[in-house]
Amino acid sequence: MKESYFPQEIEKKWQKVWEDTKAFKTPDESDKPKYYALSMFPYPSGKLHMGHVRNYTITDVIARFKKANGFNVLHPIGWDSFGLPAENAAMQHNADPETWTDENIAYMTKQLKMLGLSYDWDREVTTCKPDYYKWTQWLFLQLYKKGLVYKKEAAVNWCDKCGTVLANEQVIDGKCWRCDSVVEKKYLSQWFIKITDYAEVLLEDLDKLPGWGDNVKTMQANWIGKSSGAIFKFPVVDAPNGEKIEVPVYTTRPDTVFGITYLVVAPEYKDIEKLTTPENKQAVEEYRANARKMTEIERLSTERVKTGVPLGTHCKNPFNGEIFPLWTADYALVEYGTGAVMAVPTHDTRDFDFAKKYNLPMKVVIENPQNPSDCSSEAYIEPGVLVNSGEFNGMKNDEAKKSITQWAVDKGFGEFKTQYRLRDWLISRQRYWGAPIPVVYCDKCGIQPVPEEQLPVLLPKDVDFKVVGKSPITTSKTFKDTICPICGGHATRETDTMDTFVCSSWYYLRYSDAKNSEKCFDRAKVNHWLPVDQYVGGIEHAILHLLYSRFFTKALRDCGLLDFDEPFKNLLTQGMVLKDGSKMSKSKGNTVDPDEIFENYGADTARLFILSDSPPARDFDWSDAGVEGCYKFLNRVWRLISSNQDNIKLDYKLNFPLSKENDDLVRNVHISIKGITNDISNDFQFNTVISKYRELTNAIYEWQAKKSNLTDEDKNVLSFAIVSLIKLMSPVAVHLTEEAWHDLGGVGSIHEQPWCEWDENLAKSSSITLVVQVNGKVKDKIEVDESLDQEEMKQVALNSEKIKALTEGKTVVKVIVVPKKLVNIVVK
RNA sequence: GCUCCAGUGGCGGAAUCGGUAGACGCGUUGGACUUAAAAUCCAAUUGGGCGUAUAACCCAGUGCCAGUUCAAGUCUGGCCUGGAGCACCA
Repeated sequence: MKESYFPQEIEKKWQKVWEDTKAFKTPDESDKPKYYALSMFPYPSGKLHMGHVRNYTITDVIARFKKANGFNVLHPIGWDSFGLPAENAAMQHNADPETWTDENIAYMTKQLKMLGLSYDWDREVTTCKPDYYKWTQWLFLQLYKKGLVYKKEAAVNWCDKCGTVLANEQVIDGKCWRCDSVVEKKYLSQWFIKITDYAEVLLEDLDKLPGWGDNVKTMQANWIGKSSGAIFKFPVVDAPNGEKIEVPVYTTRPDTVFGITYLVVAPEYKDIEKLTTPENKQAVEEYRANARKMTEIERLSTERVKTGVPLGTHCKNPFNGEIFPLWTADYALVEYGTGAVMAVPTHDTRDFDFAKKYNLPMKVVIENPQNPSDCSSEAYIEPGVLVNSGEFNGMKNDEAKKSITQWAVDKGFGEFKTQYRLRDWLISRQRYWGAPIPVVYCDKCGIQPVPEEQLPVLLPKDVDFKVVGKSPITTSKTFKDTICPICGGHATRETDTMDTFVCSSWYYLRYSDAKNSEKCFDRAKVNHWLPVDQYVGGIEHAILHLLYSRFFTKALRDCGLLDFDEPFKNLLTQGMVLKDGSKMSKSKGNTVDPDEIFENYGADTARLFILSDSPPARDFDWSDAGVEGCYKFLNRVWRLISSNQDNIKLDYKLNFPLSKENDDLVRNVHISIKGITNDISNDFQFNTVISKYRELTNAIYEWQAKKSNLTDEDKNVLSFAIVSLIKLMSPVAVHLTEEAWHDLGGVGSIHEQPWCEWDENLAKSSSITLVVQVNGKVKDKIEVDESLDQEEMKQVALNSEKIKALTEGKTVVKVIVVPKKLVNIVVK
């Protein structure tokens, strides 16, 4: 072993050995229990960034720890490689998106290998390759057969810069999730996946996921947005032409129906024209035209004053016979509930604002105990007792919700209704670089799915990427025309491709059987490996990817393809990597290039540092000094091993009893093993794991400083300590420990060694510090033998000189003894 | 506005159950080694009483205010600040 630590040299050497020997290949068959550790797979953007380094290092350490603890570990990697950046690069450099993607994958693969990650490269998947997207298309067809895919004309989110529609989940604050452009509304016929069929079970099953953080679960629950209420139908009394129309309304406040003073329909409400009188027609038309023009941003602004216009018609309240006017206003949303709202200004803040502005009447129906008579200053939305509500007077409002709805059900104009905020998933994209939607349009037979045996529908090569205003795929001369699978006549192919989130919604399944060319995956294999035991990735996917994947798993279970219904048993959402307190970004110029770190310090330093400073779930502030510190520490460990090489034997034997100093070091090692094992097992607290590496290293150095000549016992103890340290550090400093293991004469790889075990009796110090408190404040600390019983501890404490001085002349009221820890003396 | 998370030295953070607050590191300061530097090693480092070395002691202290308890960073209630998510969702 060399005297100095040359990480670049040893890292290259071992990376080659691991690659040549396929050291991390995972067999499907094994006597060991399975463990599936997974990182969210990267988009091949060109280069790894520090967020990747953090993500993959965390998962890699988990995978290695589980492997050392006797599991058959699946730890795969792949590429989420469809998407717009490849197409943009193609446009700018006139390159083929595939070539651009392949080059990026090659470069990033090299970087991943330089990080020393323990992937089974034989299971690599790449979503843009036909051997993968064939199965994305096949799964689309299975969902189609199951009735979970449909096409409809709808108002959709349109990003002009990306030239494509977006799913609801991909609109953040009214802007595109990718490019931040303002999203517009367009009316288009598009493909949707019926995720709303699964709204209830996606919500309910969050309870089946104790291994997920509450933050992610509440975000998903909010997104699904379940509410319970009722639908009531209100008959229109004066519709033009004497038509008999009813307006159904969804409400979560059936208890306030006696307080309705007007009714609002959305500007886009389908029957709005039938509800408008000729006198009001012009004003209503103008209002609707205005609403259409407004951008998402304007519409969402909370500062906006509510506006609306009356339709001129009226409804009858079937609960009390009152007549009230109909209005249209854009605070009613056409896509939620029935698109119509019953307005109770006294008990809803929005209705209150609107009624104030337009001088509409108000009627109190729930009494505010603080202020029974007043309703003029603000809406009362707290619980209370019903008034002015006929036979329901005196009822508590939460009971009244049920009774009033039931009354309406009995009379035939109401029903109990559960409503969700979640919308169906729009998967059409007017882009080239995605999986083609496997559907054709026959002149005679209409929409026809492509037969499974014709898959994959390949992306055409003869396209013009510089085309503006339409998808490049439409410029192909060979793609569009085809024949109908039913009648054999002329048909045209769907030119939309699928949202890349479809590809990433099932990749974790494919790893179980990545090279299968006959099937999407083998049933036995997928059910063996899944669900993923530990999933690690960024919080930014809390809704998008994680919700879609949960849906896919449930839908495929219902298609009979899977035996489980949740894909990810445990989820770790890692924090962001920051520099100087803000997110690393090219525009801020505060990025750190992983290549430079590998070159200057080596991958082991990068791995150690990225885990050392913060717990995985928290944001991590990158500091150059911190990297330096980790590098110094690895040098310190290296020196400890290399300077002792002649004293260390792998077949050391400890003969008890040991001398006091040796006993202390042995205990220290056991304490470290226990602590490190527990810290990894409990929520992967790698920052404290690394503290403990340092503590143990310091303890060995301190022990050594007291020794001039080593006896046989000393050498055995030192060997035990150093070999344990190497094993404990092996999941993190993967190259250094491999080199050390090899140079000490170890057989095989350190990464094949079982994890260290500890002895509970030795994993504690030989004496304990008895803390003595007076009235709860620490006044003395006494080293005592741990065998003392409670009475003896009490006596030791009371006999302490310090305590005697403090308690003199006072009455001891009470003495509390915490075994092996503490005595608290309460005095007056 | 609603929901969730967080708040501990100069900084990152530590503290299974309520039981020694500040582990470990970064930074800073001083020292050793060296012609010098780097590297390495040693020491100090929450604030105040405290002013000169040393030793000791005392007081305060985990965002703020209350409470429970022999004992609160940890539990309860109310607030403040920051971050994230949702948002005219009836």
